[in-house]
Amino acid sequence: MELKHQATVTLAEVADAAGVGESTVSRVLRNHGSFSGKTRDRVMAAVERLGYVPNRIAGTLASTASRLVAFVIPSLSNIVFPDVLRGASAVLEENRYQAVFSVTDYDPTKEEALAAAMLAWRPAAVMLAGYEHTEGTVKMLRASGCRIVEMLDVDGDALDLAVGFSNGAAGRESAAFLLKRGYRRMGYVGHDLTRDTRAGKRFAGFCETLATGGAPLADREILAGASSVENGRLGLERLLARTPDLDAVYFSNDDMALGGYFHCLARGIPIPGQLAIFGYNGLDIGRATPQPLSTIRTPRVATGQVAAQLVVTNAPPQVVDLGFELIEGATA
Amino acid sequence: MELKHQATVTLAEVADAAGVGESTVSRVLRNHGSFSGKTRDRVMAAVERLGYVPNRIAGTLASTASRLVAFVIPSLSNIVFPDVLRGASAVLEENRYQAVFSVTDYDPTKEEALAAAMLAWRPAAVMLAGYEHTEGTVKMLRASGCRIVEMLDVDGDALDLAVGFSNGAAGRESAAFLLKRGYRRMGYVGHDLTRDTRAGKRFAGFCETLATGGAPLADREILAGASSVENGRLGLERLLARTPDLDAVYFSNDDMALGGYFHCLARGIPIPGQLAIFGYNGLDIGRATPQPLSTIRTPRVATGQVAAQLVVTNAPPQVVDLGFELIEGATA
DNA sequence: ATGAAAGCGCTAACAC
DNA sequence: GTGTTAGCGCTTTCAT
Repeated sequence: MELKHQATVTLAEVADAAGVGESTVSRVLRNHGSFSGKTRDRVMAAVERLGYVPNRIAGTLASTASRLVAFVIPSLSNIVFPDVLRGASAVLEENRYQAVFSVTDYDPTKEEALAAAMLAWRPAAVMLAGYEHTEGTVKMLRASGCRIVEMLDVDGDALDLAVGFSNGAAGRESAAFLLKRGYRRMGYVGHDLTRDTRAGKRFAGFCETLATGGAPLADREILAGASSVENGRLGLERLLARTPDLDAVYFSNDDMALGGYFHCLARGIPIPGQLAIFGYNGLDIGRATPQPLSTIRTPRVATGQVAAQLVVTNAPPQVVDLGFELIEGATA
Repeated sequence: MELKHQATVTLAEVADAAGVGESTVSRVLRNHGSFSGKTRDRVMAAVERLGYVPNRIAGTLASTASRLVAFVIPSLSNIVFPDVLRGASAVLEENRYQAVFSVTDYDPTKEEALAAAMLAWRPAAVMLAGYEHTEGTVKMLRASGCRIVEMLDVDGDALDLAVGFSNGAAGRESAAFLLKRGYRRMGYVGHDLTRDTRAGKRFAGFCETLATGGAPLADREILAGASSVENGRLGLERLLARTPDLDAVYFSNDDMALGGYFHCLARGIPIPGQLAIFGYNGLDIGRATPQPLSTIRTPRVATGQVAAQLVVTNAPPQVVDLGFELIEGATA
């Protein structure tokens, strides 16, 4: 059986081959409108025979109804975002939407440029992380008329849709937990907070509750660059060198916390006897370490799922707080 | 200043506002063809004033030259694929290409369906993992006329372009290293190999060299489902319960190996004195553990970068072997 | 240097 | 139930 390996087959050719009109082919293919069973069979046979693949570029242009969903995310190194994409793409695929993405490296200016590039594809929705966008981004997004979903945070004013959880509350709850456990001299190890504003909100919440509880933060070590296990390890080493008598350390996320945990293992520092460790994210790996990591588990995959669901159902503007779960673990 | 918040501005409206023809606006915007500086200024002013965002759907249809690149990847949970995407998206963004993706869950049938859906967007290229595709996928891809890039493996017959490294060689080299270190009674802990065929190739290469070296694989534990730290831990526990006298264990990847490592830490099994551990991938976390993980580092980000580069430069069909690097570490 | 006009491949009225 | 036709918003000859 020969296939056309060259020029692409068009709907018009299928129509000719099936001996029907173009719109009939279109109806059959989209299973929309009415047509007889016999016609459908003739069309499908022609489609099969010619190896026809519909052109959604043309279809989208003609219908002015896009099924592209644009993700403008800060990073792909931090597992948080692949998790969100994973949740979203499952829902989108089921609904015949297509995911498009680009990566901002936590740079709001780059976010603006990439959002602009995305809008040129006339997506049904633009999915972003958090609320901190440039004025230009906001203006552009608003003017575009497409749905906007701000993910992974609910502490702010949503442009349209928002799905996630409160980072401030996560920080406060972490602090409350450590206070309740009796820790009084606490430190913080984090990564670049000016870029990762959600980590900044957690830190602010953490400090706030600590201060209220009468045990203000004793010391902090903030490393330049992205979060990583190595940076967590290095950060804890530096922090302890400066302030050796800390009894607990809060990390900007689980990657960082694991680094701290490894540092303690390597140095023989008893956990949590001498030093408690608390993270954020609830990564699976934290459950398999010799001592399960004390942390807060965030619904990352669910955030993506719900975000996608809201878009495909064209839900009214709203903020969905998915909450989070504190995992006691064994390191605090 | 008022902006049009409603109907989208078209190129024709910009042309009117600037008092020039549509084609002139098009030339200016794409900086292609000739036009006077004065005309350019007039056009740009109109673009600015109206808040015009070009419609790439229409542009792509008109030019029949797509700048979409489609990724059909097995998973987003396994950090390998986000890494590849990260490398690729950086290069694509620089070249004004747009990345589109969908996730197959390691299912070739789903891969076929998703590839078909992708082709409907008329991408410039389709990027896949490995060589194992259904007949239908291959036929469809070939007929599409777009570039095809098979990533993360070079052991097979490339459809068009291929970028990666040899999984078979990685398995063999791992075995050779362990043999050279003097281990003679080795086991394997892996995840579902029928789905992750690249892991299967590593395992096959590993066994081959072990047999040749006169120390055939002593035992294996293969877990259903995806790789994970928890599965690695569980797998090693089971393996040792059955065959306690192993002196080294090869894992299907670093996630699994870390699970094994944690198991040993928890049980107080001396590493590598009593048991050596060897992984695959060279994840950053493996360098921050109390003992650096012995593993093979793979160029995942580079794979994405090179794959994208080949596509944007429209390189001739070829296979690019990026190689890998054995990391001695301290666990073997 | 610039404009007019003919598509790109499809969808969506609107007739029949 | 089915065909005809007019766009969707651009790019691209081809004149001028």
